[in-house]
Amino acid sequence: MINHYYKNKSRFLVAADCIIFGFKEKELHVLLTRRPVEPLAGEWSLMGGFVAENESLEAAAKKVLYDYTQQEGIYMEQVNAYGEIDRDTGGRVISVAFYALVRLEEFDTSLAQKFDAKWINIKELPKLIFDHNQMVKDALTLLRFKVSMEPIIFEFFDEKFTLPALQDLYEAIYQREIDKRNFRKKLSSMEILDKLDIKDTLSSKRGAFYYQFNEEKYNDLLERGKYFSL
Amino acid sequence: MINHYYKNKSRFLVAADCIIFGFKEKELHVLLTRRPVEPLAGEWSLMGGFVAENESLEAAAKKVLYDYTQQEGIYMEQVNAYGEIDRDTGGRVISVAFYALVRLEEFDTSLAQKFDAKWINIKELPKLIFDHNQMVKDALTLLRFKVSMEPIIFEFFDEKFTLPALQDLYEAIYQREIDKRNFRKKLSSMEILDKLDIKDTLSSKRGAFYYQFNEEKYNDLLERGKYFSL
DNA sequence: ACAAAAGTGTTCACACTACACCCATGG
DNA sequence: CCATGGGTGTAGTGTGAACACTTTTGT
Repeated sequence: MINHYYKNKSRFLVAADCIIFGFKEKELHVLLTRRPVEPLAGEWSLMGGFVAENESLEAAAKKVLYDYTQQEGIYMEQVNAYGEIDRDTGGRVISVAFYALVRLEEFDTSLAQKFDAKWINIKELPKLIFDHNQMVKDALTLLRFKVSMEPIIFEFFDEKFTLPALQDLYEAIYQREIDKRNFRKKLSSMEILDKLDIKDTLSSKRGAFYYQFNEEKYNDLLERGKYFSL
Repeated sequence: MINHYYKNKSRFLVAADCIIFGFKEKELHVLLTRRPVEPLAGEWSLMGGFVAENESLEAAAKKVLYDYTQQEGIYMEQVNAYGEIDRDTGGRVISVAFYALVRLEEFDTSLAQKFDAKWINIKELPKLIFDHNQMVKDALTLLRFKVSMEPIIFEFFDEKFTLPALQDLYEAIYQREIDKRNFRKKLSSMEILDKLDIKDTLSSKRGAFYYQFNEEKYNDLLERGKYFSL
């Protein structure tokens, strides 16, 4: 016996929109594209795609990420669902936003050409279509919160990074300057980084030592009842 | 000219599920119902309903809240969207969860009868249908975070409350005991409460003074560059 | 030699924690 | 008069913020 509870109910288009963050030139950037279709073709937009029948929301977002970056295993988290009736002027679409952190060292810039996409400095965010500006705002709020609570800031880097670069990223995320000594003190007190023997000599004459995030040390921290906090 | 971008895409049933919190007998409770329809009829479930064509997600959630509590202006916030393919064993449904805080003083208990609903102590949460346990867990995490950052704890009360009751609620939310003096010190340092001349003499012989949250004082606090923090 | 960025400790203020006794009242 | 819960202050500890100089090296 089948009931009719699920029958005669409205069905909706569901989209997954991605706020793709990257770190470049000491600033936080978002990957944006010129919308290829009407309405509002040519306007700035987040990367998105419709959810398919046999796809979870996360899978749809991962697909969008893979299509535009060709990277897998990208750190991703749901921001919110957006469901105002007229949010999409092309039709009734419910959109679920995800933010993602990508490593720009690995980014294939030819992809940007292909999709008419561009890394835009978060400080110079243009007007986006629909409610995408709100999505970016919400994503940034969540990112800030998460960065302060969990060691996700390292997802922006390809394994190794220098402390000055890490601090630049931190300052870009929070849009405020912080004291170098306090920043390094906090990091070293957590004992979650490995100092490497090699230096990055590109961005300074003296050169800055590379560091790596050490997952085991991080787990040790948690086992001691301590928490990550930046 | 109309494009085909929105055509031939899958459409989904979208539900709004509500985690309705209330404070009762010194414990945090959630309003649950016995699911009236198959599959899993008779099992414990959150309150929910399908989103209609001309309804935003928030409006759908508000409707669910109104139907089950007959209260308006309830504090409500989105938790997350849940979109695993098989999360609902009755069909493909994408669900957006909202948590809400209701005043149990005003709650009409006859409604509970009508909907086969019950206030369940959060410490004795039964197995719920689908991913509803996860939703409650996520809602509780978000609630704890929000309570510590914004003055929403007062939404549990009908205007006035005593400090012992407020502390009981706080301890129920965080499931840990805290020091009476420190709790009161923190509250009084924010200067956002008005002490009334009347006492609640029901729960103790001596009686505890009633207090009220004062919105203007709270705004003054913000203007001074300070923040609410519990 | 000098410019430019890397690296390094200490002090102070404030916030959080722990802790014990008196008060008011109903029964 | 006594049992029950309401109400109050202080000292110690830890965390976050402010702050200046030396080192290295490429040009």
